[in-house]
Amino acid sequence: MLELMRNWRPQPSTAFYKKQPESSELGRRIISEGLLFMQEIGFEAFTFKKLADRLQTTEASVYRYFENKHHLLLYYMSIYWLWLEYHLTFGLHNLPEKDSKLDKALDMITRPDQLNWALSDLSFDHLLNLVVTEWGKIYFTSQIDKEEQAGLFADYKRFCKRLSKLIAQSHPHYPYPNTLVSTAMNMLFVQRFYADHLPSLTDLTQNDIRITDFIKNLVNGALQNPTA
Amino acid sequence: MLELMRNWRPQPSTAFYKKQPESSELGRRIISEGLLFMQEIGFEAFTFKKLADRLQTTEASVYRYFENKHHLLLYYMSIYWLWLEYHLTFGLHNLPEKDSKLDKALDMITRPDQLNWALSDLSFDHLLNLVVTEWGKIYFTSQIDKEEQAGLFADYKRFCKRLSKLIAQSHPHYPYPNTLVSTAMNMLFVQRFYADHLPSLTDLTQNDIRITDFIKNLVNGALQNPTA
DNA sequence: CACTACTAAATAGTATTACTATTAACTTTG
DNA sequence: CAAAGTTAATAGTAATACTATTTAGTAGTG
Repeated sequence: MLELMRNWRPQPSTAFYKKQPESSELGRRIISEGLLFMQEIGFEAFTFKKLADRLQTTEASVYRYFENKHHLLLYYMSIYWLWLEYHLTFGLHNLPEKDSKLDKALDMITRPDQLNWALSDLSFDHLLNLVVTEWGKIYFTSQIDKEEQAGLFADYKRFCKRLSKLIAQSHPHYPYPNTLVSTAMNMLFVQRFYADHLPSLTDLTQNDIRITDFIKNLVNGALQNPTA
Repeated sequence: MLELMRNWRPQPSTAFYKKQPESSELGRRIISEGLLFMQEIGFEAFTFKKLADRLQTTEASVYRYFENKHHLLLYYMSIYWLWLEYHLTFGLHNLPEKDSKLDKALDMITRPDQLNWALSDLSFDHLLNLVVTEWGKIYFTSQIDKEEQAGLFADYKRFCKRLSKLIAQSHPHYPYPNTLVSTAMNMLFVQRFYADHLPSLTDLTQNDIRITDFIKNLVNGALQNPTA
């Protein structure tokens, strides 16, 4: 099983790209340099022109791989979800019955730095940073309905569904498992963002491990408290 | 006091505009038509050129009033917060001691349609719709630090601070009042957005009144449950 | 080895967008 | 009514996002 994990890589669906970036040298450089660069200057300032300059290639060549920069960002998001889901699968497998799967899952999603990351050319720190910073631009666009149709949110939705099923199993009478899960997932990104940029809106600091305590208190509190 | 409420209008700070839009006919039309239009076609598609065409004026004239479309959106957000805060003040004033101020506040923020709205030229439905849809574009941009400096988030921050003080008063030992409030406020917009666009991520439907139940369960559950 | 088929990437654009500088017209007021 | 101030129109520019077309290289087949 360790062997299995060593060789696994997240494979985002073909919906995200025009041409498989793993299939050529340029494609792989677009992915790895693009991550650093987008994270560095921010999604709005990031353009394919600037990336091409940095890669010593041309704008048009980058457009061969991705329809636009938004799809590239979605591609990174997909890697994040696939990675998290993969680790969750292994983390919850063979868990001693007495342990709460939900608690273990909350541990894992709040401490992603503890997941072992072995993608030689991608930095997990940068990926997490990008996800936190650009989160809002992905899931709250006017294009959302079209993108949802194209299956660009499938990874995120599948991940959430998985967690809400854990809740439905352990607390079958709680009426809002999906709402609770998506609230918690959003919270993760928003609070990390606030810690960095609007600290007066949160009690947490950067990389504050108390976020695990906060989310467990929030989720377990909601599940134990009676609803109307 | 009723008289007082009748004449009050939200007055966003001068930080949002270059020239006071209330001061001229064109300015007022920019505000009222702009709201309808931006809500109609979405923030990305919205441009000052298109708005100018609709108003039978020119792009440059619109730029006289607002530095860019982002500031116009922030202006609308400010109106929303000012209105909500104003009503909260009156709603919590003279509340029978036995009632929980926090519960009353949660009622008010989840049922904004019950606030009485008397801005003749602005539609509250459109404003709420805009806030829900464009929320992510405002509070999660790369410009955030500069905008925070300019005081463009002051209204939102003041509103949150007000709620977290309610919590700190009633539950002085709860360690995350600010985090809990900003999580709840974000949740409001995100869940409304999901109900419209990604329904599998929520158990709520459009304008679902159960959002009040959900938030009360969430907040009260967190406050009653022990933290680490 | 030559011909074809296909892949990869470069050149050279275009349309749109966000925004500015300057000037003209109209109002107010002393 | 003339000066000062207000309002809005004209006419731009620079950057951005994206496309169409062409050239170079590579692999497979008879």
